[in-house]
Amino acid sequence: MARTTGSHSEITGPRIREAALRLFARHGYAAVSMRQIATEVGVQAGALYNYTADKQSLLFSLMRGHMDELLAAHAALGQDGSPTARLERFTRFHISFHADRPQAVFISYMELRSLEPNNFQIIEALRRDYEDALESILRDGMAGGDFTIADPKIATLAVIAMLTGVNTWYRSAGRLSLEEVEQVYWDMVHRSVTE
Amino acid sequence: MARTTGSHSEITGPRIREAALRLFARHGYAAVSMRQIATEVGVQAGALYNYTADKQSLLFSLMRGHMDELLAAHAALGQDGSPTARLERFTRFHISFHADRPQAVFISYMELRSLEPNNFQIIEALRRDYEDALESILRDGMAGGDFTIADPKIATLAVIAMLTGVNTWYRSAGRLSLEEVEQVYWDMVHRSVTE
DNA sequence: GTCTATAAGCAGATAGAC
DNA sequence: GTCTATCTGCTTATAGAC
Repeated sequence: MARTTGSHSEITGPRIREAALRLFARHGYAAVSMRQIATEVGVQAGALYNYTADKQSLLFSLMRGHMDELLAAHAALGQDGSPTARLERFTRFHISFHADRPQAVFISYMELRSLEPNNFQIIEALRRDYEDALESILRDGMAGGDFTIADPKIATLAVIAMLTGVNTWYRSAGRLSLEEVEQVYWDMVHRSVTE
Repeated sequence: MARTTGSHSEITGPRIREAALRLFARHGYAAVSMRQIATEVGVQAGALYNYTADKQSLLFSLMRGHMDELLAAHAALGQDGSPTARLERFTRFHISFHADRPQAVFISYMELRSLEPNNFQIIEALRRDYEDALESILRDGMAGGDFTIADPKIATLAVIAMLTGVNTWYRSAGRLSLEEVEQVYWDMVHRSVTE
């Protein structure tokens, strides 16, 4: 296996995506060159263009893939139960899903400004879909008397910001297990929307 | 005043900082060139180096200045009153201080990874000082029975993440005044740390 | 599908004239 | 203090050989 040229399409594509994800998350999209990605993968820079039209498409594809996964996984949670049960499920899901893929999360929050306008709008719309799902839970809870919320739009953004913040400090080898982290945050979220 | 060369040291320095702040916030540190900053200011690129040793120093100076201002303004709040009063003061201060300088806030959160290791450690230490101030309030409130908090370290990070999130959507021309936003968040923060 | 070579241009930073 | 000119090296992306 010492050959340095030939056909590897089945593994090179995913390896490019993994390398780009890692490097973009660590150094930022603008700070990473196609040559760096190629070096990480073990090919020459020109070979990358067999898998992506250009650097921008590579970024967009990573972000799009992440948002699609997020929405699909969230949809699989279902809508059963009381607003309180649904909010707890959302809280625990958000924390664990985001903790599982810190690099994709980081890119999807930090590199919005690196997207061309068309691509930006697509990602923004997906992000809004996710926020709307939480807002629906909060509104249902308000209507049924489960929650007391002054402004459901703000509460939605406040809860998501609080939960996403876990990614800035959580490490699986840290003081608390993910289950404990979920419990602490669920307590705080629950109290913040009830009297 | 049609001259295009000469001495302008008293105004050029601040103008460079303002242009860099604006451009770094909008496009990111790595995506902005010294030539772009110079064009924005109305000088040639070489002239920038009369005011900054290099691009990295310019970024660090902006972030350092922001953190120093933040800590000085927070110190001026004082430590009077009950933990609840102090937490309310912190909440309102954090929101209004950050709403007043969205570009510096954005840079200080997004460009940490663009700092060289030495500079990163300095900014990180200042950020930790600020977090510690909030954690002290929470711990005092726990000790006195004002607050019920499972994990004060996590609660500190959760509250700061929630409050800083305001900057991602707040616009002074928006639906709510800053005072109303502060009130909504104070309600949520207060409830999240009390039973 | 990957390679090498290259096009065309921009990057950070400096030197020396004024 | 600002200018112009320049050094050196890197950038994205493409062309054509294998």
